[in-house]
Amino acid sequence: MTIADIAKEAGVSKASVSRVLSNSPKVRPELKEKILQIMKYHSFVPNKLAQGLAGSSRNTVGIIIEELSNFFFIEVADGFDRIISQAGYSMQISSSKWNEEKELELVQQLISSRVDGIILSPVSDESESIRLLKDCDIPFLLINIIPKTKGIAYISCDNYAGGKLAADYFNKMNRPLNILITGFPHQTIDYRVQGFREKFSKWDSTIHYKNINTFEQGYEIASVLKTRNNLSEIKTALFVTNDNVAIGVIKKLLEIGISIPGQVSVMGYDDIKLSSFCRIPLTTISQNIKDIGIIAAMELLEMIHNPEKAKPEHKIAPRLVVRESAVI
Amino acid sequence: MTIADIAKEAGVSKASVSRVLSNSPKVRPELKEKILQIMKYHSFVPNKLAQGLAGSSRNTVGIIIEELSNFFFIEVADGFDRIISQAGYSMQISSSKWNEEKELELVQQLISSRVDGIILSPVSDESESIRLLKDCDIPFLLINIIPKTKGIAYISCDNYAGGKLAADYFNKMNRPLNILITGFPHQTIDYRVQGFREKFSKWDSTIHYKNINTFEQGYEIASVLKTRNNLSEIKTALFVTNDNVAIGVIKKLLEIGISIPGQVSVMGYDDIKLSSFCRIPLTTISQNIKDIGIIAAMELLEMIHNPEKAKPEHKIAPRLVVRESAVI
DNA sequence: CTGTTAGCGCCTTCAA
DNA sequence: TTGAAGGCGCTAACAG
Repeated sequence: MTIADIAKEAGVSKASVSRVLSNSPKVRPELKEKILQIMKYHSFVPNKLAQGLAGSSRNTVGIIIEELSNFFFIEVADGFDRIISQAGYSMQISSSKWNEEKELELVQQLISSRVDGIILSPVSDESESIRLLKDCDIPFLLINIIPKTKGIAYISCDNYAGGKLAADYFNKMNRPLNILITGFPHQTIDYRVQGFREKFSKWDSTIHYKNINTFEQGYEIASVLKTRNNLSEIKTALFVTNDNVAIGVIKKLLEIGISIPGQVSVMGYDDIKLSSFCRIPLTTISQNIKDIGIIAAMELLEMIHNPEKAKPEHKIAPRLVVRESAVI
Repeated sequence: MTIADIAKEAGVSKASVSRVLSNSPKVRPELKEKILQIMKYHSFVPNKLAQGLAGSSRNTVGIIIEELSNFFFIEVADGFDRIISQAGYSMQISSSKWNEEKELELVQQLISSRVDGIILSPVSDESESIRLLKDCDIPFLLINIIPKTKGIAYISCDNYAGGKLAADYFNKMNRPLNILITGFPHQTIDYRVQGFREKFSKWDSTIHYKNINTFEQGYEIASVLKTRNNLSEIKTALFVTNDNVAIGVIKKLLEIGISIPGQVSVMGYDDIKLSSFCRIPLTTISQNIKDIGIIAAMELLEMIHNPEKAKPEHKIAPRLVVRESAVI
């Protein structure tokens, strides 16, 4: 069933049908009514592909995140969706799974699907997908990263400052053993570590575990930590640069009888919702996640409606949130 | 940049270019190589809309869930994505926000975008969107619901049995005050309540709060409960038919000084990952969430490749999981 | 206000 | 193996 069919049935031309689809004012009300009737009768749905191909807006924006099962991204997406759908757009999410090729593929897909805008949380601060995005003229905005090249819209936490915030706190806690746990190599992590390193007085003796990416991996590393670093004997402070992982670590630590924050104190990063109501509420560096989604949505809408404006750049200040998992 | 452009540059016809795009064997290897080179040089990406319009598969499936910020759906989607992307498909998620009109709109969008398959977690067990789906010939599968009409593929927990499981446990706990908290009107909830009612000996005196849908609303209702039902004096058992909400309730209850499970015991439903590592690990009815996503993915793939087969119907048995929030 | 005519970018017979 | 031509369903001028 196409507009041709319903045009024939209404005894008019395809153009008129197309006009009522796009809600054009120049079509006689009664005719419009009749066409609407017929469309409803057949429960006709216009083909989005054809509409898109023929040049009209699809009223759709795409968002690519790095993983689904990380509450950080979900919260961002949720805040984003709230705004964007109020504005009459629909959003489609997909996940790159921290894989640059997959990311590129998804970006290509969105571009070639002619979405009206794209939000990308990139694996790297400089990549083929970002280059592609720059070359096509679809409005896009990067989140959770500061791009290498200039003139690209982004919104990111000031992770360098966040790392320093954490270091200050570690200096005050002043524990004999200090451990840093980081995840996938990513710009956000690099900055956090850099800020932390510069400000933390015991950096030289700090032990660093890398590539702990997921909640599950956090859960697993905890027992390794215990035996390898003798956690049950030495008072320790843990900086886990991602709440999701931190919560996994804490879970296991509790299960194997390590007290928190007494024996081991844990600081996270992100301040996902969960952090406030998990087993041991998490002391963490907050980056106002919901705001990121909301700001991203507003800026993207602005860019869609007003493509010539300068690309917005947001660097959001982090904030220390002290809860139970690490106290002074 | 279109296939016409690159055809011209290669000195061949569009047809040949199209053939290399679809990896057709009948194109001279060296020619193919040359075309590939040129495509790569211009980082050419074929237009998905046009491809779809012209009839080829998009290798995309859509999944519509009811809300983003509910871990249940995210876990399902994550399991689903894992399988589907291994099979070379990409997935796009969107959220109906418990709104039937929005759901219909999203379904129409997916249909008219010619996706290869659709997963829908419907707001209602009988709706315009389901009807639409039946009428078009795109493979689809419903999750988290048992459709009213027959011949529709679905995968759902046996919520009736789940409700009875909860009731058994409540009978054993035998508390003087019993409260039931449910969310949006939804078939899953109806069945859970029905099973619970039939088996619970104190159903008649059970107090029922409805329309508590989100984590936040659970958090808010908790203080109401305390004052209105005198929670701090009377030993109470709470059946919250959704873990997400239960966790919100527990959070607030703890904050206002109610001990769990001593004073108030709480039973949830779903067994989202979070339930095992939240403040007070949740006693709940488990429905093997990840499996739902995985089975859904496998069945959908099967339906895509083999459309004539009978529609699969999965009713997953629930399981009681006793943790700390409610003990006997 | 309404119909006609071209495309949008790609795939797919059908001939060559 | 390759090319030419038509069409997928819709929109967008351009005439009337």
